[in-house]
Amino acid sequence: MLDQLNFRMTPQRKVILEELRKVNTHPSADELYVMVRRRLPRISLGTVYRNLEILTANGQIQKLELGSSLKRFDGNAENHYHIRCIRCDRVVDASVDFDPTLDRELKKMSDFDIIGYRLEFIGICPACRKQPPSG
Amino acid sequence: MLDQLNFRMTPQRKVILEELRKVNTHPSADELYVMVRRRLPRISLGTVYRNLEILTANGQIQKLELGSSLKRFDGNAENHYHIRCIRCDRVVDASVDFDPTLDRELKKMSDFDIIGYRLEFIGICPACRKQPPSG
DNA sequence: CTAGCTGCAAAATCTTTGCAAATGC
DNA sequence: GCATTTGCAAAGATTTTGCAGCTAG
Repeated sequence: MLDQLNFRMTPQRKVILEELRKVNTHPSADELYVMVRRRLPRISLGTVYRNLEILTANGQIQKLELGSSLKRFDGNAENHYHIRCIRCDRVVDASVDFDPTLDRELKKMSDFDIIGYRLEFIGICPACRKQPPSG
Repeated sequence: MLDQLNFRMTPQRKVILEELRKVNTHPSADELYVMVRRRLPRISLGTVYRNLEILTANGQIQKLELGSSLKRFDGNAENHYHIRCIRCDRVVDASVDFDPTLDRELKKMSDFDIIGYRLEFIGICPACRKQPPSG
């Protein structure tokens, strides 16, 4: 169903992809919906969700399922890590390289076939650090 | 609000904690609700959610926000990794030690104050491996 | 042409919350 | 006694889906 071999480039899909690649803010579906509506005022949120799934299945973007209640999307489909601010929930790319030693750890786990791992750093962003501690 | 200094040990909270510690299946709130109802048939799902938050804030259990749509809970509050089966969504404890080299990586990230990280392994569990590939 | 896509709206899923009554300490 | 907790039910937040009409290739 999501193996999407023939897949059509509709204006909606094109704009969604363009807008997502324009930013590095890792927007949620709803945030992207707002961005895309500037160019396509009649688009529906359902279309945004459907296209994000399809683009993810096609490896053109990635879906980030980080430790917050909603999913975020990243126009950069390359493997890289993210840091999430525990106060404001902002997500930025981490500048560390993908760590090869982790792969060695993976080998130690025997009874599962390990496909990969998901690593997310948690921290406090510069902006939030300057604020008086929440409240 | 969730700093829970005075906190009361109600029968509901006690049973929730006991049932969660009894298993290593990392149940969701709803799964735990079913388990707990065997002993407390009148308990409400809201109470289960509220207690899971409080127990998490108290460090007695941990909330797992892994890459699936719902949150799971772990009666073992110690730091450890998890492996999630990408087919059946089962979550098991990973037998690798918590990797200290990751802490070195953390240091390289400058502009955030890094608090920690969340690492989850993704794989296919033995049971699912034996099945014909999903469908 | 026609399989795939869209907008719309309703539904599904998971979680939180307001409230009045109950209760642990 | 009284702050905390409970059950209930309604609301909230996010995501998915059925459907009839539309459209890219």
